[in-house]
Amino acid sequence: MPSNADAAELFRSIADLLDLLGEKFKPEAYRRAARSIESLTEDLAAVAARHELRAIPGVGEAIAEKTEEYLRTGTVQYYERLKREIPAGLVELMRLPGLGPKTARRFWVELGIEGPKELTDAIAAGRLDGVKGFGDKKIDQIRTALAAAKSGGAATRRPLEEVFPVARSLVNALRAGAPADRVELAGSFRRARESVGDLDILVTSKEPTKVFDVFTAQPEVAEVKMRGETKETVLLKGGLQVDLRVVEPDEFGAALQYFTGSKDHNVRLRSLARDRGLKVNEYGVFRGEERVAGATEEEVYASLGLSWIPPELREDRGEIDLAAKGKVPSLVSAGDVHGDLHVHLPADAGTSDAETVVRDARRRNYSFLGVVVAGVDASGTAWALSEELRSHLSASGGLNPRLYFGVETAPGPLPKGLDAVAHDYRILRPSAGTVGPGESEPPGAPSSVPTVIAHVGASETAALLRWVEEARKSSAAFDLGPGPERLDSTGGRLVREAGLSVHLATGVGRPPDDPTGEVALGFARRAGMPPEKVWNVRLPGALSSARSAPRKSPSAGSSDPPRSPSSTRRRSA
DNA sequence: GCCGTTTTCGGCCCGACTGTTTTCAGTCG
Repeated sequence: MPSNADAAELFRSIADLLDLLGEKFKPEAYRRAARSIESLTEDLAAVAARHELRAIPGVGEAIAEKTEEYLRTGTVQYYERLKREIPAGLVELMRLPGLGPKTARRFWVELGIEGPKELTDAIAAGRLDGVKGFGDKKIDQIRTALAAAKSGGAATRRPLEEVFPVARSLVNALRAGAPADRVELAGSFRRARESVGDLDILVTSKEPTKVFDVFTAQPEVAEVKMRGETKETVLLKGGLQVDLRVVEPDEFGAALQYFTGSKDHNVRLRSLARDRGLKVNEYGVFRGEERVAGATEEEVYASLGLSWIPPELREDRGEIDLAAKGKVPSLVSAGDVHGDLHVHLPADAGTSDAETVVRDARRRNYSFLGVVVAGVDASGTAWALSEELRSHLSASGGLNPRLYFGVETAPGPLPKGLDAVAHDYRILRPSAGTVGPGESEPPGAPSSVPTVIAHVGASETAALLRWVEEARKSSAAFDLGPGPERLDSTGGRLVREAGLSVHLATGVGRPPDDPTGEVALGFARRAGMPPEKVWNVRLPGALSSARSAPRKSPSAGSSDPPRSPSSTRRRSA
């Protein structure tokens, strides 16, 4: 059964071929459908089975039919026909930087060139010399692009956490060293997309040239690709592209909105503006010649009758309708995070020692910390770690943050002897990473112990769905944050739609430039998570209100975390 | 090809930049 990603790729391929045919609007229609399908929180086949394909934004009659054909037969005749009609090499030519569908098509129609190899030969043979539209510079540019493509330097999207450090460093450098009033990141970085293709930095300044000079002098910058009056594009040493734009202060909000995107969100916004006799561009919102908004994003949205929309939600998934009704959900924010329930210490699998973790937790003003021990034979380790951390706390001015203990365990009942230690909460860990049909059953999660389901990625929707079903029974939360072993925002969205909670990775105890916490928070916001569904904000009920009620072993009393005198007892059923 | 609490037809973002141009086409974001 083809995955959603397979279907999205198919429609993107169709779009590329239609581009080469010179189609004007169809390619974008197919790409929009592809984006939409990719961001679904369930399998396309399930949607198709309910006959609801056309409810997917951007999917109409024609694309719904092709989707059904694809699900049924594994291919689409329309696509097969296009492939027969258009040489595959043309798509490669079209993707070369500086070339597009028009030029690729001209090579094919006018010169019989069907791919990179033939184009390279044609240039070497001087066949492009004197052809209208191809001067020396253009030919040089194409030659360079062909060579670069051959050596495999294709630009790829990178994980958000990977670009975070360099993004922050560039912004800090501009804020410190350039004659700029405001410096902000826009684009998919600001929307906290899981991957970013490039960075967009927006600056207000009266001296663009000086800003560009400071920027270009940064050690990370390898090459200036382009510099105009208001815009500079550079490549960093790792190959990441960064666009820097300078705008006027009273245009800043409009520009920030515009360059934050997403494309689909902006398209929807502009059509809304058109309906109201307004025009939106990166300089402001206009009624005729008159500018009615532009200095701030709030004013841009307000001029269109909308409340401000958090960047992480700007994907045209219904957020504009919500903003029109003033019902944009309030999202968890940095100030809401008061703790972390998934901390490993070095004696276990952690990298930061107890002292560092405690210091960082206090710096962050955390009120609770959960230390986790992995493995089934870790009873002794758990005791040792709990004592270590507790002694650090008491030696450094009291028992704040409050401590909790957890055991990271494979699916199934807790091993004997550990129930005493793990009476507060536990982290479940599927041994094979995911549980799929035919594999071991999802865990019989305990009913009264707060459980975080960790080390489950979102790549297998079907497996995640089984975990969600299991989590429902016990109101467990899912670990969310960067990396393949946590849920990303799409998984988070699925969890939110199921009415369940998440636990955010915070990176507490990690070095100051570690992006884990910010990225996890971004993903959670992107998933539409309100603070009340995030366990880092407030402990789940069983921990916060029934901590003094031992469930299994009264002998564990001596290892209980410090109790608040005011905590109330709650007996679990 | 998709879409519509003003439309089932006629729209679909639009400006910066480059290169090849003498006023513009193509690409990019």
